[in-house]
Amino acid sequence: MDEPAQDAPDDQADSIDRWTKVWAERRVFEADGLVEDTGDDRPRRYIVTMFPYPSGDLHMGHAEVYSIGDALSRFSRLRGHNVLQPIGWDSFGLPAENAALRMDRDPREWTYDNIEVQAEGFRRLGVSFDWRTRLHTSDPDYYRWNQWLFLKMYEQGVAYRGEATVNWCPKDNTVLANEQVIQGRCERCGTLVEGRSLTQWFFRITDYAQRLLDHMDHMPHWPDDILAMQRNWIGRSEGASVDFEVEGRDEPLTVYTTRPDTLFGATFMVVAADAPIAAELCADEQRAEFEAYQARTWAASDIDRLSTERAMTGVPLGRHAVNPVNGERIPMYASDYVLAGYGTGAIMAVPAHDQRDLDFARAMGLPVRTVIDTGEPDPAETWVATTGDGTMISSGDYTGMGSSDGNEAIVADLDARGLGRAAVNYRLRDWLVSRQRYWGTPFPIVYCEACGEVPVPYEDLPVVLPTEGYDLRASEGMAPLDSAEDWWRVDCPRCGQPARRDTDTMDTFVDSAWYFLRYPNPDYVDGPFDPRGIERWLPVTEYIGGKEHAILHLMYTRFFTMFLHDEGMLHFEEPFDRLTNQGQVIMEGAAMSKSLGNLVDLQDQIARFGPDAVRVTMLFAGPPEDDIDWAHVSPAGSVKWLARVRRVAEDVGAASPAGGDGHLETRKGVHRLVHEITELMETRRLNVAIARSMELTSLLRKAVDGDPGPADAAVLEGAEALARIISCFAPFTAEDAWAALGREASVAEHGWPEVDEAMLVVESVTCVVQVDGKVRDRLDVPPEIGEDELRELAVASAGVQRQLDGKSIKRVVVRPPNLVNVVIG
RNA sequence: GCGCGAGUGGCGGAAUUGGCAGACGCGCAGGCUUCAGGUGCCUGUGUCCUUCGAGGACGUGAGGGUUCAAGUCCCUCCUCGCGCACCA
Repeated sequence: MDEPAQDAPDDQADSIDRWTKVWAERRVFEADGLVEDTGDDRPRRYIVTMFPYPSGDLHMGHAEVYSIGDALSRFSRLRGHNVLQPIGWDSFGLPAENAALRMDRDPREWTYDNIEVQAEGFRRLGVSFDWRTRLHTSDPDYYRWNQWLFLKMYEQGVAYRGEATVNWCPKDNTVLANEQVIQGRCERCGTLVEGRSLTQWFFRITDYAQRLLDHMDHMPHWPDDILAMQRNWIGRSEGASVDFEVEGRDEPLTVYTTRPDTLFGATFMVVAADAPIAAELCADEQRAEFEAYQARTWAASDIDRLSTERAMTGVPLGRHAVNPVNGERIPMYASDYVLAGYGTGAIMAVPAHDQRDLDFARAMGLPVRTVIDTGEPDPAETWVATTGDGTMISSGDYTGMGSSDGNEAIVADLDARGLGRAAVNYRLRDWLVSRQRYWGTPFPIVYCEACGEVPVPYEDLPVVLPTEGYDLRASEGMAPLDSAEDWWRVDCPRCGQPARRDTDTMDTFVDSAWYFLRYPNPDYVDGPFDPRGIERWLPVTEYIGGKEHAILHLMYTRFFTMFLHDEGMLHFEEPFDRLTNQGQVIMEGAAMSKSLGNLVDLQDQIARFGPDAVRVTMLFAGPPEDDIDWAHVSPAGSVKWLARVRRVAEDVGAASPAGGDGHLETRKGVHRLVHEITELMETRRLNVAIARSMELTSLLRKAVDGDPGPADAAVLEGAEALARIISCFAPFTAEDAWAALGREASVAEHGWPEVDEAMLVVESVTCVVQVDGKVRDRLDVPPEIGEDELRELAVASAGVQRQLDGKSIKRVVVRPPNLVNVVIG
């Protein structure tokens, strides 16, 4: 009975092999009816954890997120739901190419080797995936549907080709989406990003901006911070478009402003130096100066952008515009402080009421005219712009109006004259999907001299990546596929003349924008996803993953879902009912990294403590969304608890069980805890659920060692309940315990413990007796005690009498049966 | 600068319809078991006072307020974290 703890690594390995085999043989974790109706009427739950990128073996972060997803899946399954927990790999991407270059290997070898390593890692972690869903985005059978979806978007005008200044990473030799530029640097390699003009494929996500925004008002199960980040990213603002006539140009120049009330203070205009309009507007005598400035902007804009206190620079364009409200001629400038990609790439500058404009005016010696009285000192004297609302001054007929009335009046008048209109603007820009990489989905487009841009016919998909004849070391400005001449040289699908394939590949965020739709039938050949699977499982019940995908990935999935809904392919417009963001696993307050030398190796942790203890440690450390500092938690403590669970099960299993309901107090304790744990699991407070499971373990230990001893029906019931419960967190230990209790595998097939409501009834509760809000006594009272009776008992209690000391009672607040507060004042 | 979130023992964290602050665990201290222990078990552990009583004071970032009662609600402020950052 007093066997030492059996938690040596050898036993863990045995346990892992034994149970993973049993689970696979018995198909314990396969959902019932992936696409067919099998008559299973259990409610269905589709619990998806963001699929991994196969960068190597699984790391601590994977262990955390899959521990959470698996706990929720296993709990849901035990509660009688038909659960689908899928797995796949996000297996296209740049690291495979970098690794391939480094090791002189084929990127697919590196990728698929890593996938096998990770799959084995998941098996050893005991994650309850339904492996029939397994997909890899780098399989032609998967990415052909990227191409198919691209063609659908192309037909709808949602995919289009456009010339644009793009973010160019000179080290990775590729274009980056805005979202992949962090502080002016490449997200992957940290190199400073340059501007460059290329023709690229875009998805028109901006058409969906308002819808993306509107839906968020009705997404209660998404975290607030994620919603806020997405709103911020979409960046909606309300204002007006105002047309400025430009001398010597037929077309007026339209600017966007959120402050039409400041129009009388516009003393000059500025266009983005890197916008095409700047070059067009530039007068001949200014051209040399302008082009020098433009070149500087091109090369250095992002470096400068990083410095906070940088001098304002710009060049005059040698041209004037006319202010539509007062007919005033104002000079035009080009500067890098105006962004080409936002609004129209041109602004009206109101130096008095915008700090950037004021700084520019000061640098260029331009006039400052104050037109809003905010009660603050005059910007023309302080060089501090007054940016708030106020009363309009020096503004013609509008003088005396408040900012908001003035806004409306000016916009209405401009509108009537055809010179302006109310407008909404978004910060969100179209999604640039072209990448000059090899390891991605080829665009199904062919360029023909006669026919131009020609889509590859659906029946010719997939356009498969060449496996040879390409050079990853593409020279500057060339995509790797440009080197695969045998591959890109094709006949035009329309006219049959020699033509050339698009040699770019798709952003890998395209792959992950819809993968969760394909899981129910990853082998489906009649479309990107099986409508029967969609009908049965989608939308996703719960989506779990890191906050680093708060904007990009989640916005793209939402956009794809809306597009597919509009195409009549989906019956819903939002992909994920509930979103959970887990925190990071950190070390001594810092993110783990090779350079800091604080990397904790998952395999090493598993070898030392076992997969269950690692999982329990992750979940017990705190709420799922909090970061876990591995230096502050104790896997050894988890090992200890799991050994206690195992010993209790062994001790109970070794005793011959007695009949009947068993020891009443034990039974009540068990049912009270099971009841609590059930609620905690349902509200996802996994760390507290584990705390209560530890209490249940202690309760059983005491019962086994004292009254009523191990051979009691209530103790057996409790031990079985404990095994079922911990199968959510520590599946291997749970199976060992279940087996020790003499039960048939698998514990995961035996459901969640039932709670007998009768066991939750208590015959006495502790009533807190306060005097002036301070606890002075405690009374054991029947739960149904009446107010008057409780008041009397409380006032008569020793604690109250001691405080009373001759003073009179002002008032008694009675909240039966939990609390009495005697106010003596 | 704008937006979001958080401040509770030596540590991770419980307690969110206002009602016993510190559950559970780590760490630490003492004891028992053991040939031994980086094992197991038991006990204690917010701070301070104490006449050691089943006593008392204080205590959830700071200050104020509402209330019989505030970690929880309201106001002001401080600190930290995260996100976006020339968005006109």
